[in-house]
Amino acid sequence: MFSNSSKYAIKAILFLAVNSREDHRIMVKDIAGPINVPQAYLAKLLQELSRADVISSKKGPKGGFYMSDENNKLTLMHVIDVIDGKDRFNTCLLSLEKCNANKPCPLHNLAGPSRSILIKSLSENTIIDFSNMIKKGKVYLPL
Amino acid sequence: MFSNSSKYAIKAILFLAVNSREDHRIMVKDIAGPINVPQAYLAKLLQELSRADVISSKKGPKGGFYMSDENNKLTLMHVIDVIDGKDRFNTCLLSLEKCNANKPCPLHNLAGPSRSILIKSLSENTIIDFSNMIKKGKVYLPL
DNA sequence: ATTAAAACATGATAAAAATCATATTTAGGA
DNA sequence: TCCTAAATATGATTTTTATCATGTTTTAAT
Repeated sequence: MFSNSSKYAIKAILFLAVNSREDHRIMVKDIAGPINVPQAYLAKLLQELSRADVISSKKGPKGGFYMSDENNKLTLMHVIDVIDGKDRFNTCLLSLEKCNANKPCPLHNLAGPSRSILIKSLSENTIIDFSNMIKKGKVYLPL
Repeated sequence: MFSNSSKYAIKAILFLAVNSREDHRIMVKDIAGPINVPQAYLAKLLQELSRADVISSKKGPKGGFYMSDENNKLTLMHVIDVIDGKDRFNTCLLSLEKCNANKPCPLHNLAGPSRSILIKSLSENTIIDFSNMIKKGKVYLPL
């Protein structure tokens, strides 16, 4: 479904959304452990996310990563687009060009409706929404 | 979601289910085109499926691949298990060990229901069911 | 200013997935 | 029996993804 990179990115971003602020930045090494991702790989990923303005960072001592207010307004779908490229979700389950609601492929109706729900959720909820869910104890972090 | 190999396998199997019989076998080269899969790759895949008794084959002149009655009773989930290995669907969207209905990860409730529906459909419908859908014009092949 | 701590940039390596190529075996038909 | 058409077995190559490693730049604190 998602690539490892996307999963890692989502985990890191949710972790930052809940735990960081502009005045409380978090270093790679302090993120890698809690979200259970290889540190060197995560470092590279975070740099990519930073370059794409999905997360924010500050260099030097007392530096680290954090989510700005702007960053928090983004959606997880945006994150996935950045990491895996667009169209990860735009294709049919069998990757058929001509599959659509009028001429559905055999798997279309199995997955279609529920799939749309997922896509919609990922596209409409902001990262703020997710961190609120976490803070309210509706969903859980240990990632 | 599915690997290319699984997609290819599903396409090939549905094609065979609709077009082949024990007394009307189809050669790799006559499958590859219609389902739009590289022939050499498909050949290898079909051999793997044959070895796993998911499809049937006969060597030599007038040989080819076909679905036996037994084969047609299998599910697409079984096919996916053979190609991608089990547990392709058993993990949470973020591949978290401890994610479950009681302590759901942030994506659990977004995807959970849809996922279960898909898994159920893939596990309960046999290949016969799918080829019937196709024959009744409820879903379409050009794969 | 100097030092050290952090992200940043870049590239090397490893592992997995996809693809291509080819020799071997089986079986039907002349 | 011999030839040919097909699957089968095996392995080589390429591409993508994941991972690791290391030097460079920025910046806070001394």
